Amino acid sequence: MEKIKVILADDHRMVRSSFAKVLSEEEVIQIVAEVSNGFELIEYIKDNPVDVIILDYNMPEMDGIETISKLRELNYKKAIIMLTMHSDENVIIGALEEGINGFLFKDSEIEELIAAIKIVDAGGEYFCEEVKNKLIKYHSGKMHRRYHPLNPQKIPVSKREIEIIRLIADGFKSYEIAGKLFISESTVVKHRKNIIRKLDLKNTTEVVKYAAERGLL
Amino acid sequence: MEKIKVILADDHRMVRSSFAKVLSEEEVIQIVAEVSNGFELIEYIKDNPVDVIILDYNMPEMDGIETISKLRELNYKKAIIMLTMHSDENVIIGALEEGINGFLFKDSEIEELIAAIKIVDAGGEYFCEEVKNKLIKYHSGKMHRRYHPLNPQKIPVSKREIEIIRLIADGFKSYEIAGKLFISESTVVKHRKNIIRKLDLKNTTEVVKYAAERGLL
DNA sequence: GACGGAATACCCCTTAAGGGGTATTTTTAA
DNA sequence: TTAAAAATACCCCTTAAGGGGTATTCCGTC
Repeated sequence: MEKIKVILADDHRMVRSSFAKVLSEEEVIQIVAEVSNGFELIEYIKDNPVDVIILDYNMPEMDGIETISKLRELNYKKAIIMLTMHSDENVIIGALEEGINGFLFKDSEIEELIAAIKIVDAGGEYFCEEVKNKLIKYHSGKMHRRYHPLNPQKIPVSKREIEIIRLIADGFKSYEIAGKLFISESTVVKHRKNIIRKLDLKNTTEVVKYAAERGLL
Repeated sequence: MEKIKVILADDHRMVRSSFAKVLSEEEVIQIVAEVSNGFELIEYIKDNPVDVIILDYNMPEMDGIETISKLRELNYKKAIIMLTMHSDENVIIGALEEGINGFLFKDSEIEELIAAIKIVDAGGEYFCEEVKNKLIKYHSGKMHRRYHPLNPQKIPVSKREIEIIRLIADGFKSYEIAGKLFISESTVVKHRKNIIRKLDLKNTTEVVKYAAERGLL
């Protein structure tokens, strides 16, 4: 029976080797290499077949996400598991967006990691509960956190003005927007000025940033 | 012992009343009302105390998310659970952003719903596994879907250009940016043009939108 | 060592954007 | 019902933005 070839990437030698030792005890897993950073990892997998990469997020120079990005850029198709100490939602989302296949925290049971290795090797995905809960947390109440910063107050722009803002963000000029909305150019120009004045901003580029931050686009 | 006052909002009478019946069998739960849409729901909770709202997403006129939005706007603080047939990631994210406290699918076990009601009533949150998995799916490989539409290619702007984009998004004029970066105005003007050309966009407002969408700001 | 991209800097030109008004009609909220 | 806010439309004016060039220096890659 073919063993699952696993490579470990972690900048702490002790962590790396102890993981390697424990995982090696598992019948179906074979640790083919241990590396301390993303560069070494990429060098290794260029020349040697590997089934599953286990990657720490915290690595010097090239972090875990950059490494995944680089690997996917090189059209690397095999499974990658992120195994990290503690990390915020942005790391999880970053890793997901780069196409990670599994994500676990180092304080999980080793059995969970072994299960995850088997699952991702078989083409599946594995994310621990804590990761899933952090994603929920990331999305929770985002709208209201953004919309009502301190005291609940609405964005002081009208519906029509939001419509105009969206078209401005799409790069349309005033006369183009006028054509789309069947109003005169001078009305659109007036709207632009009102929006800038109401939001107390400097110009429409800042308006677009403001709108993007509040999910208006 | 005080029972948990639950209101059901679902546009299908049969679904509504059968849920009500099953939930009523539970000792700690009391169904105080059944409504068929968001308007009725809001009218009811204005005058009557309720602990937990159970809301269907699919409702005529005002859907589930709009209803939550309206409730939160009215500063409604009690727990809301979304209970829906099948829904895509956008509904889940929309509900989360509006501050939902629980999300389950109608094909779950009734015991899970009862557990969820108790949890959210106690100030907690409950999301079924399928919801969590959909969130993972939502974020998976997004980067590569967006950034590498067909053939892998990075965002074709340099570090300096990103710096310029950020300052543009803050509403600064070319000569102001020049002052900040200790370069000439004409260089900044050149950068602006290069950015627009490279990204194949119409103007800087669209650049700001592009940048905001990709988290460059 | 040659090439290309990045960053720097300037020229020409046209036009959109924005600051300041005023005024009408429609819609919405008190 | 009455007043405020929104949406419509135009005037004046100045200046920033953007399209088109050209050119130098520096730096990393092949």
